[in-house]
Parts: sequence; C-alpha cells; structure tokens
Amino acid sequence: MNEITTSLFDGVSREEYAAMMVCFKTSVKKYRKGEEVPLPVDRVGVVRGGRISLYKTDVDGVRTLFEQLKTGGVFGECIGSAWADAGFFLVAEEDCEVLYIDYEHIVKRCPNACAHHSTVVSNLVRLMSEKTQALSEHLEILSRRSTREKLLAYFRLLAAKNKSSYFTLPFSQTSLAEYICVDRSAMVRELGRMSDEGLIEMERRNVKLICR
Amino acid sequence: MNEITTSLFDGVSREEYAAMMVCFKTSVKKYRKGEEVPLPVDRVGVVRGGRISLYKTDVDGVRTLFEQLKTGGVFGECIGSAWADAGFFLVAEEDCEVLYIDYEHIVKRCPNACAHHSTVVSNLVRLMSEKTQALSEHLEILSRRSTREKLLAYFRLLAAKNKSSYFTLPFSQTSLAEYICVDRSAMVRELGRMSDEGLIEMERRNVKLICR
DNA sequence: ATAATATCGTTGCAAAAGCAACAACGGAGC
DNA sequence: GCTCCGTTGTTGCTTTTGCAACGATATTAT
Repeated sequence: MNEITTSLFDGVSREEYAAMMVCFKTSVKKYRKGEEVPLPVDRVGVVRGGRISLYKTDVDGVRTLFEQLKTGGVFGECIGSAWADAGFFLVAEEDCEVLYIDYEHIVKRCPNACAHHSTVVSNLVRLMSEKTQALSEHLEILSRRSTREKLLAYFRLLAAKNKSSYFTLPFSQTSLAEYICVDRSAMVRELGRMSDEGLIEMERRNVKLICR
Repeated sequence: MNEITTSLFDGVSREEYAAMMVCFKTSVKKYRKGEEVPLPVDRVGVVRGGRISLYKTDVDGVRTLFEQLKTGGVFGECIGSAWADAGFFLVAEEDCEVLYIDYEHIVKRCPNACAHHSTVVSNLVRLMSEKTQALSEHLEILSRRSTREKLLAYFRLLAAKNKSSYFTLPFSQTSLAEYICVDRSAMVRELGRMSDEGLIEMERRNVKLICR
C-alpha cells in the first residue's frame, strides 16, 4: 500500500484515511513525464509525487510559467484562477501521481459526519495559504519594473529559502524567462551585465548572489 | 446591533454567531479614510465595510498596488504572502470596519466544539479561493510582456465583469499604472496610441473597449 | 556511440519603456 | 468664487527590451 504523504491528511489516522477515501470519492491518476494533465473541474487535485507545471500560452504563442506544483501542491479551478477562460495547461515535468477529491465533498458538511473531516478542511486551508504565498511571491517578482529587478527579487527569494548565497535554479533559464515574463535573450544579456558588475556569479543553473 | 454581512459567517445563525464571537476571540476595529491599517500578525482580518488597498513600496520608492479589498475580503500574513519581509502596507481608501479573528482559532479544532465551527472554516476556504482568484487575475495581467497587452488584459477583465464594453476604472489612472506595474507617462502614451488606433475610447476613468 | 533535441550564449536592430519635467484640468474645501 | 492639490496629458531624451537569427554546448533518446 502507498505511503500517505499528502499533508492534506495530516492528523488523520490510517484507518480513518481509508474510510475517508471512500467517503470523499477520491481517485488517483498517474501521469508520465511530459504528459499533459487535464485541468480538473469541480475537483481538487493534490500532487502526491512528482512535479507539475502550470503554463499559459496567449494568442501570440507567448508562454508563461505560472506555477510549479511539488508534492503536496493543490490545484483546481475552484481553488485558483479564472483559468477556464483560456490557454492554461498543466504538464507533468516528471512522472506524477495525483489524488483528486470532489470540491463539494471537502467544503460542504460531510453527510457521514467523518470524525476528521474538519481536520482535512483545516489542512486544506493551510495548503491554500501556501498556494497564496506562492502566488504572492510570483506577483512580487512580476511587480518589478525591470528585468534586473525581477531577477534580483527572485534570486534573493531563492537565496533566502536556501539560507545561502549559493543556490540552484529549480528550472532551466528558458523556464526562468517564462516565469519572470521577459524575453529570454534579453534576460541572458542582463545576466551577463550583472555578472560583469559583480552582482552575481552564474554558471548554467548555479547562482551565487553577491550583492545583498 | 450590526448586520452580519461577512460571508465568513454564512449559514451561521445569529445566536451561534454571538457565541462564536466570544469563542473565536474576535475584535472589531474601525479606520478612517486615508488611515493606515496595521498588518495583522497571526490574525485574519475580514473587511466588513469600506475598502482597503494593499500597497508595496520598494527600496527605490516605486509603489505597487497589489490588492483592493472590498467588503468580505480577507487579509492576514498567514493567508497571503511573505509581506513580512518589506514595504507592504494597507491603507483605508474609505472609512472601514475590520473584523479580526485569531488564525489559530479558525484553523485548529475548536476546543468548545462549536456546532458551526466547520461551517466557518468552509466559508474561509471559499473566501480564500476568491482571494486566490484575485491574485491569479493580477498575475495574468502582469504576465503580459507589453503595456498594451497589460491594459487590454485588464480592460477585457473589467468589461467581462461588467458584462458590457463600457466600464469605469475602479481607481485613478495613477493607481492603474501602479496596478499594472508600468510607468504612468508611458501608460498614458500607450492609451493615446490605442485610442488613435480605435481600440478603445477613454475619458478619465470611463472606458469603452472596442476591440474584442 | 551517435543522432536528435533542448538549452545556453551572443548580437544587431527596431520598438517600447522609463525618467524627468512641466502644463492643463478638475474636484474638494474654504 | 477662488485656491490648492491631486490627477491627467504631453514631450524629448536615454536606456532597456523584444525580436530574429545563429552557433555552441548539454542532455536525452535510439
């Protein structure tokens, strides 16, 4: 049997977990690396393993990386964004396992009055807080006016999370450009300037943030 | 006695509401127009009346408008963003009333086992969904590469919400520039070009979106 | 091992954006 | 009505960004 890693079920015993799986009408799906993950409707998806990216492509074909969901990450139309309207899609960056739960079953009162239903809801609140946090971080980066400021904001964040001036980008430079929403070549040029000025040292995905 | 407007308490009767006010250790604060609203720590604030803006000012003095919270809007460090780190501040745009609730009391199990505790938590999930939605909208606008695309994305959104090609900006052009994170003069110049090209008609805060 | 594909690095050029400064306008308050 | 101050509109100049195109270098698949 699988390990219960999802923090959505923190504080729920193994037996109750099994009972709730039925009560919640959950299902599990697996996706291969590179495969597209359908956008869930009226359901919440919880990543139980692997990594999933949320992209949007606009009418001009310009692609933006909105989110990377790691294990424990939640996604679903009800939970985030008017992404129904256009261009959003999820891609499994690695082999993935996703647990789906009907949104209604979580938010509405449980007809079976599961003892730990409310625990799960509390956990969901926490997960959503984390999601909000991730969105806010992204927003703070995109709020910067220049490519340089965007890069620095993001690098400071990564350095802080890594508790070190050295860190490794969680994705390729190409994806980084898509994440901070600038042209890749312009970004690389700016990275070059920043290296020249001694603000950073960088080699592929490995960065040392010198200033600050 | 005050009306219970906050959707956080939808489905909770008046008596239970009164009981929970005690159980939750809530408090209510009022703020005057223009007054700064302190960032709540370990608490959730719910706007019960008025309008509050969340701004950030960076080291260069560049200001960004992150959110406008209307009645029903939730805010709090735990709920959104690493805004602890710097420059965030809330301003009451009108006279406001805010209900504060200790975060722990909402998320943790209620020691008094209030009958409708879980209802409140469910409502909180919904409010947070809406917040996530607002953040996602903002993100989608800031993800656009050019000022024109940012403006169009935002205008389409407003037009859709207003179910009309005519709408009124919820704030001044100056604030609009802060919201879409571009230089104001550059934005006005672009608005002029867009008018010339017949994409929009605009007079102060009143906009008609012609294209699309 | 080799081929195919993705990523990274570079550059010239044109277009857009930022900055600064100032004039015109409008609403709130006296 | 008049003043004051925030908002809106304008413009010249400089810098940054986007775009396109291409070669070099990794990485992955066969």
